[in-house]
Amino acid sequence: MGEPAEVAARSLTPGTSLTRDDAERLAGLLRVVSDPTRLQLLSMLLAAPDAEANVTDLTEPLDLTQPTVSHHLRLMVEAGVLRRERRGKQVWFSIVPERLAAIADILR
Amino acid sequence: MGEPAEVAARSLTPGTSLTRDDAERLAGLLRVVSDPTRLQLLSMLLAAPDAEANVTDLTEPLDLTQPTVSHHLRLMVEAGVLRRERRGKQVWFSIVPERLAAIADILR
DNA sequence: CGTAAATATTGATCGATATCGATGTCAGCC
DNA sequence: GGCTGACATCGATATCGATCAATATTTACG
Repeated sequence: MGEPAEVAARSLTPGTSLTRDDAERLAGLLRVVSDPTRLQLLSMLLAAPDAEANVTDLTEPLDLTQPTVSHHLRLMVEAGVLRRERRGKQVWFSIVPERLAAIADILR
Repeated sequence: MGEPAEVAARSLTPGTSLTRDDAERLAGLLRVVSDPTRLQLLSMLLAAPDAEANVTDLTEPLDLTQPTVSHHLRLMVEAGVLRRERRGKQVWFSIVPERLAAIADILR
C-alpha cells in the first residue's frame, strides 16, 4: 500500500508560488478534513474514552448508514489522518495528531 | 451580504462532539482553501510585491479563464480570506492572515 | 458620450463524490 | 461447520462545484 506520503511537500509560505502538482496534492489533503461528516468523526474520536472508537459506535450518533461511515473512515486512514486497528470482530480508529497538525500547517 | 461570520463557532477540540450544523459551517470554511486553484492564488498573493495582485495578473500564470479566476476570488472574499479593493479599473486582492490562521486552527 | 480595458455575472456542462441498498468477507461462538 | 455480528466492498444515483463561452457591468479616457 505504501506509507501515507511523507508529509506535504511544500506548504503555502515559501517565496515561490505553488506548482499545480503541489497545489493539487495539498488540496487533496485538505479536502479530507473538509467534510462535515469527517469533522464529526474526528470530533467524536477526540471526545471518546482512550481517544478511540469502532465503526458501530461511530455510526450510531450519525444519521448515516454504516457503509457510508466506513467510506469516510477509509478516506481518512488512506490520508494518514486515522490509525486503524482490528481487535476481534471490531475495528478501532484513532487520530494521528501529527498528521492533522501537518495538514493545518499547510495554511501557514 | 453581512460580515464574514465572526469566526468559527466551536472548533474540533472541545470535549463535546460537533453538531451537524457546526460541522457543516467549519467544513464550509475548510473547503474554501481545499481547492488547488485557490491554493495557487493564495500562494501567488503571498509571493506578490506588497502582497497584493489584480485579477489580470492572477489569471495569467494559471491555465484558466478570467471568469473562473474571478469565481475563485469571490469565494475567498465571501469567506473573509481575501480583502478586495477597487483602484481605478482594476481590483486588487490581498490575504487576511488572521482569517487564514483561524481556518487552520479549526484542526486543533 | 462612445470606446476600450478590467472585472463580474450568467447559463450550461461535466466530473467528482457523498450516499444508499445489497452483498461480500472475516472473526468468534454454540 | 454453520450462525451471527462487525465491517468492507460494489454498483447506482444524485448533488455539488469547477470550468467555460458569452455577455453584462464598471471605469477611465479621448
